[in-house]
Amino acid sequence: MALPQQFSTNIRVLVIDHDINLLNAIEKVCYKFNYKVKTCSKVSDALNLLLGKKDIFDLVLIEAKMPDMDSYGFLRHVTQQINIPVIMMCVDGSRSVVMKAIDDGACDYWIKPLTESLIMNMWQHVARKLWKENKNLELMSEGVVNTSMKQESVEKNNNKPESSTKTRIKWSSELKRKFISIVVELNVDKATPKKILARMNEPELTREHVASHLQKYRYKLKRGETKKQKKQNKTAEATTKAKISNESSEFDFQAYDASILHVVPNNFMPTNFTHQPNNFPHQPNNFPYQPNKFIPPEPIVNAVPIKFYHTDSEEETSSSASINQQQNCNGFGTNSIINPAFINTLNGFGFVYCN
DNA sequence: ATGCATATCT
DNA sequence: AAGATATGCA
Repeated sequence: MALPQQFSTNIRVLVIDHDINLLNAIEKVCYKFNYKVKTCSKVSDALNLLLGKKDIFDLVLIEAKMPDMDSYGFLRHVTQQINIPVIMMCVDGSRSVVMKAIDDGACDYWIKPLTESLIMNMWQHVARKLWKENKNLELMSEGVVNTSMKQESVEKNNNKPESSTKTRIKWSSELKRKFISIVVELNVDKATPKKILARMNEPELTREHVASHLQKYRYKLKRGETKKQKKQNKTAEATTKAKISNESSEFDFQAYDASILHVVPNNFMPTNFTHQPNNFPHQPNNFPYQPNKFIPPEPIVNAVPIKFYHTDSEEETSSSASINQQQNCNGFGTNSIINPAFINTLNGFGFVYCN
């Protein structure tokens, strides 16, 4: 029932946002908590990373409104096909938008401006996923003994000389990657076999091949959604039941899953960190990651609220000339800059950025 | 050309 | 037996 002993909070995070400044800010905070980070300003870049080597990221963080690709399509794909928890973030925190994100599989939704504690605690999503998987394993092993003796098949069984079969095509991970990136780019509903085939640029492939594969792909998506719906119905049912009977139910927790994640006592942090992902790609030169040295995050208690100024986006880069709105704020991520007069007071309170 | 159902293969 | 892929048809 517990988390695996080797669980590490040094998670590997992929962050996607068009705002370079925000990317930098998040990156810094991640370093502070010994998270491994890779940032992308384009969804397509992120997709390529995810479809490359497997098991590279534990968590994905993406801005809801990206210029180059539909974030929600990306969200659905990553959640259902790649099975990595995704957090969506946006200034728009309206109910419908948040709900859509959650409905599409987001494990959380962050309303900008962000706070450091959000990032500090995001490892919980990875932990929760692991916990669920462990639970499933336990349930399975409790059943039939023989089923647990499953052999882990390595993907390197390429010894087959496919000589005779001329029509049947093998969808290698390479091909799948290509296919998926195109479909996501095109939007699943708009993707059509012909279009996909054209972009695939694979002479071996026929339109029928692609059509068949597309059908399977959509089927899987659909199946994932119905599962999700059932789950939701169950939780809703249970919640109302609990309300009626005035009893607290385990489903209460699930129903508010996304909203209660941020409150965690620091002493809950796991103490074993044997997990050492050495194969992390694209490390920046100044990557400060130290696998054996874990620095527990500190609660933000000494943070002093600072004055925050919003500016027009066009003039954002020209220092603080165009201040048109002022408000108290202690977060980042809203294309804001800080009046230089206040920077000195920050004193190592490093999660705010300015131009 | 598509999408769906289902046959066929592994 | 189940999942992947091909084929038939509206």
